[in-house]
Amino acid sequence: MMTDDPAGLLRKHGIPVTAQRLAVLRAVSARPHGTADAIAGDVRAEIGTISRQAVYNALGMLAEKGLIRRIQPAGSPARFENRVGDNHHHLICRTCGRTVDVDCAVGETPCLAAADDSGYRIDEAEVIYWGTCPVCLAKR
Amino acid sequence: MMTDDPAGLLRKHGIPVTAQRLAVLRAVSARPHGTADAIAGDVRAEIGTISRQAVYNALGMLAEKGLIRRIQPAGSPARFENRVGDNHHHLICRTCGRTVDVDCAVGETPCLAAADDSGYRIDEAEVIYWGTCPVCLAKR
DNA sequence: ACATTTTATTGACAAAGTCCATAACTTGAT
DNA sequence: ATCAAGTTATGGACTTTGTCAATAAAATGT
Repeated sequence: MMTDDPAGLLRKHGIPVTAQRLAVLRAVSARPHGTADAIAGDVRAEIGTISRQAVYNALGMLAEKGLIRRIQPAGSPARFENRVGDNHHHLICRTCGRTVDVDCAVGETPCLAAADDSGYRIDEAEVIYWGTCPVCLAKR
Repeated sequence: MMTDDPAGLLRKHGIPVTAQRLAVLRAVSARPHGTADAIAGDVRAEIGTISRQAVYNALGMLAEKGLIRRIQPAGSPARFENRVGDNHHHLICRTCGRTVDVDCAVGETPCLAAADDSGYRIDEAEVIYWGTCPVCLAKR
């Protein structure tokens, strides 16, 4: 069958399956760009209770294994999304924090080549566009 | 004369001149990419004492008026620099946090044009290159 | 089903920043 | 210079976001 199999997905990445991790993974998928706190809320609505630490553990583990991605915009707690592996970026409203995905403007691996790498070994280029969202624009 | 005139610079931007703001501005210039805490330390070494709130106020005001720039890398407190207006980016070591400037790879205003702006009015494109610095590379 | 290893829970703790009331200072007008 | 009005700094409490550490519980392989 073709239903997504979250448990198998975890096992495939060598992550032991727990109810908490499954619920966190599902919550991140259902609410892209959610904060740890929001995700904890969603998880509690689904499985009743989960400790804050378990949420952080699960998010950290999933991010480390590449199943989800952590983004940490200025002035905001960390956010998480399940869209990974396609090098997309984010567009964030300075007023309300609304966050949307943006495909890369420059091409496949856009800015991954810095003009001068100063001897660093670069593994990721993170791009955040800051601005004002349509809703907040209309409110002015 | 051509000595930089910080007080005049502040007045030019409509910012009342205070000893705290001058010292903060000087500290940011002297120590690019410093955290609020480090800047507070530098300022105390120079003028004896300053409250945490005054440091945050000054940094916020200076950033708002465009005299300094605030950058907020994931997993690090906010950092400040006085190099503004040239759309440069940052290269940060995942291991030790060392931060260096990088000129934009793509040109003048590089990624400022997102592929799809989703109705947002974009005012800044922030690019952070993540990697490992030469020092940390050598230590492995 | 069992032993071992990993994970979850709970509560204390830490870092970074904000809020608020009072005191001090800046500025512009006298 | 001086003074009033508005702004800024100070000090302390507080909030948010996240981590640490010890114990309890659950997952995995045999």
